[in-house]
Amino acid sequence: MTDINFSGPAGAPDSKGVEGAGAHSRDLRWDIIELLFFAYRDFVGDADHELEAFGFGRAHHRVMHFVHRYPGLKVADLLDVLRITKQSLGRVLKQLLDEGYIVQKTGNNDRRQRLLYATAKGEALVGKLAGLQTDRINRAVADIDPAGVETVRQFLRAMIDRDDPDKVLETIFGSGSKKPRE
Amino acid sequence: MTDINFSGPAGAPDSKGVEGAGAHSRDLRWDIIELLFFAYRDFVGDADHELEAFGFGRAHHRVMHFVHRYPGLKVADLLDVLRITKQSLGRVLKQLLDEGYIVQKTGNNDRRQRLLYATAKGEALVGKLAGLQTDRINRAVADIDPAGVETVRQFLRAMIDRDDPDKVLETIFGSGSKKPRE
DNA sequence: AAATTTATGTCAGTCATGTTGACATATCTT
DNA sequence: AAGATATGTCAACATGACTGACATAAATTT
Repeated sequence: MTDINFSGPAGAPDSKGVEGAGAHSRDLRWDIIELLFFAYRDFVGDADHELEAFGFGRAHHRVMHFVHRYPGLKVADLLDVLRITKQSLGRVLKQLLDEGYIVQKTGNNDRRQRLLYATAKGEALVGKLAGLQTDRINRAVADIDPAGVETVRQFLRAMIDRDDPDKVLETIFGSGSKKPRE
Repeated sequence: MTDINFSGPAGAPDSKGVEGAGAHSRDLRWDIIELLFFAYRDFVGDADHELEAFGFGRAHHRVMHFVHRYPGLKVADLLDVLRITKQSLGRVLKQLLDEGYIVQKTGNNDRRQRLLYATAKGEALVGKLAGLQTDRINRAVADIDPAGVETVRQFLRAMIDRDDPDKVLETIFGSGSKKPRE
């Protein structure tokens, strides 16, 4: 008969969790873990809602995003970035090609390669989605000064694995350092 | 010998995209959009890897996390937080109950309710996963001073929708203000 | 030139996790 | 007693992952 209807037990989240903890509490960062969950949920939710109107899903968005941002991306590079199998990519890529959001061009150095480019139609879609997400980001940084925004960028960059970077990550972090320590 | 055509076209990402853009460029925040994608991918990747050993997926992790953090959570509240259907929750919750990671207790005010609690076994799992993610967060904030970390928290909080908050979000943001502005 | 490797595409089947719709049961509210 | 609410469950389906096998064209190696 524990009454507890939610209000009592946990209550307000603490920055460095301790709970009834005995030995190995280690100051887990529950608050940031949770904030990341909610922030990302709502962040991708912006795009998800709009994508429905096009009959597309998140997978299509991710492909469109990276093809737009890195024109001439090879299929193999895209597989590395998205970390999915070619069979999985194949389905969404085929749809995007068929419906004219992306075009392929044969590589000139290596004619086996299919370099990917967004069409005007594709640019429009990806721009619209980025606009929604940009609105949210702008709202979020409205009360943060430029140095603070740079701190946020630094945090996000430092959250990313840097061992075994794909081509896109090499571009984001100047391709010099592959060391996981900073 | 992949001779990387990749380098030419897009080149380094810019903080405020302009591209060949004509009219409506609006300073989209491509850089932060992309950093969020990679940061979250690697962040959840930590847990994903560990979960495989238990035969669980992300869905199980999310349930365990919130049940642990908010002991006595009602099934209905959990559905609100996760934003999934009861049928979808039912499957993973049943597994977690059957395998002894979570227990249910009948509400004493309302005996229809099933209040959820993590068992010691459940605490151990969720703590292990939070440990992995905490390690990543600690690495990420190692070069950021306390004020900067607070800025990161502020950013993440401000990224979250505050209209229509569920019970958990009401707890996170003191339940007073439902205004989307802070 | 022939053999092998690489880049890409595709068929077939499976799994995890989400969905809708319908319905059952216990319990609380009116 | 009747209705609403909290939960659970059955069945069917969609999306987006997965593995494994195989096909083709083009580059590379022998």
